[in-house]
Amino acid sequence: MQHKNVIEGLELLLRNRDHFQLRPDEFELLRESVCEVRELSRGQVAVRQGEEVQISTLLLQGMMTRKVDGRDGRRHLVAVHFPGEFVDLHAYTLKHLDHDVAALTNVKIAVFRHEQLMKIQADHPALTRRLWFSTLLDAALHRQWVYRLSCLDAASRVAHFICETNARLMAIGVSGGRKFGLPMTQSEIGEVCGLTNVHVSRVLRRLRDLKLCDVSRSVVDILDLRGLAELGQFQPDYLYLRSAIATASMGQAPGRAGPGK
Amino acid sequence: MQHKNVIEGLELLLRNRDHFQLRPDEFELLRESVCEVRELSRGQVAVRQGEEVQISTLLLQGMMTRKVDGRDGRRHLVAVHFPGEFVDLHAYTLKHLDHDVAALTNVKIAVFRHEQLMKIQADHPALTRRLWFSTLLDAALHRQWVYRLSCLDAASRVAHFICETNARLMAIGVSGGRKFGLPMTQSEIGEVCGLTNVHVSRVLRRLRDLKLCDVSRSVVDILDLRGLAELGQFQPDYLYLRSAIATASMGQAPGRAGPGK
DNA sequence: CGAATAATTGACCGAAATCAATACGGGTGG
DNA sequence: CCACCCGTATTGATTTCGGTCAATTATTCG
Repeated sequence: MQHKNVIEGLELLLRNRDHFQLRPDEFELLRESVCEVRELSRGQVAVRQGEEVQISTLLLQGMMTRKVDGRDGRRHLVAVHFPGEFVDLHAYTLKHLDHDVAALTNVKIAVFRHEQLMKIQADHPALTRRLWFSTLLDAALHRQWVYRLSCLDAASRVAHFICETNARLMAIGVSGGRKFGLPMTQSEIGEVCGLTNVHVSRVLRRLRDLKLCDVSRSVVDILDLRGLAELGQFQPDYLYLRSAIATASMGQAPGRAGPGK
Repeated sequence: MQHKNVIEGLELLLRNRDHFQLRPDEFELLRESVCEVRELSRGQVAVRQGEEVQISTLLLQGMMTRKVDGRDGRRHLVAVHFPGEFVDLHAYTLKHLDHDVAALTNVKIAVFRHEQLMKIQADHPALTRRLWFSTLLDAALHRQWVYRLSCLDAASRVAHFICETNARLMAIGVSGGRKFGLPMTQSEIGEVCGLTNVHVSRVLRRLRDLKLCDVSRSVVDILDLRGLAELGQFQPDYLYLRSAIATASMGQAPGRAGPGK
């Protein structure tokens, strides 16, 4: 049922973010504000760059991506989204987007009309702040992606991306911390990490040889989370997760601040 | 006078952004909400990564930057800010930042306490939306920086950065569209574009040889804006500027959509 | 089962990093 | 006012990482 999807998807919104999890009344208000549940199939474009939009979408099931493409055909995935994330809430204030939004898998999305969001914004400052927060989380992710491209080499970039994805999926209970499905081709991973598909293939083999992680047929199996995080220089602070989740996602025992030093 | 600085700085906030310029009453409200004007000297760090903050700062004069640094000493400038920009409004919802904020020149900043911003948010949804917009503008910039690092080669990255900076400075009346001061060393430009200082030097010489632009002793002189924008694949849409400013910043005559094609 | 898409592997190339030496320039103090 | 110095910029020689081109091999899916 559509209804059930909405509830499950909404429950994931801002999950495991201290101080920013939804209160029951806010949850209810959001649920009532959904105007439609829609399905898209893999590859379908939900919002085209530049077009005026009156709606924003929250991802309920599946994975979506946001991509920027240049005049010359080269393009880059600037974000990947998982269930419970407000994919293009940015459109609420920007009105039109500077990138495309597309489905990476078959997906279910909840649609919010901007007029509904304006009502929320007028009457519910605390909830508004949580929604604002979720867009700034995206910005923090963007910054880290900039860092990754600029400061890390190929293997580290991929390692970083895998650690990040693992941490985000842990937060919504999709990854247990070791293994998760990642329905992306090596070309798409390349478009995330600024590498060619060929080089992604080489890097993944190396990660396998190093016994750090095994990525094959759309499944990521992390063999040494600690080592992978080390290689990828991964520090999960920027995900603003509850500390238990954050430390677990680094391959450290939760409940302590990490080894002394 | 501090007072005068605040007014001048605030007048630049969201200048030349259609639908998002401040109304006079909003302007006044913001001006009253400033709790302090502070000066920082070049290199000083305003907010350190991770530290709890209760304030956000709007840049009145000078240039600031936001930097992410990795464990190994490599670091990247993830944003550069100009007068009239709300440098770390992100901290209002995030509470602590994932990066450092520092002064690139001697600067004057206006300080807003978060409790003041909460009051604004509670009572003034339209103004809140404009402020929200300004943070999403940062996110759009981030996305473009990701694209730049991933899809462009060294010369194009630098060209893109120069075009972007020129456009942003035009919007606030600091660049006439050809020439402006850019108080950054080549190492800092390198930290923006993901290049070494050595290679930045080579690229700048090439841009000079190509008669595209001349960067020396902190002054950028654009000789062929059209050509520079072409090389840098620069499309100013993501800056959400008023169309006249946007087209002018691409080296096209304002008032038309560009040459037929 | 077969076609199309995705992944792998090798040979070669090129853009930018690195290492290193030198020149410039602008501020300070003699 | 000049000389000195330190940070910045320039230029060259060499190396390296990842891209490109190309040929096979796996997978997936109709």
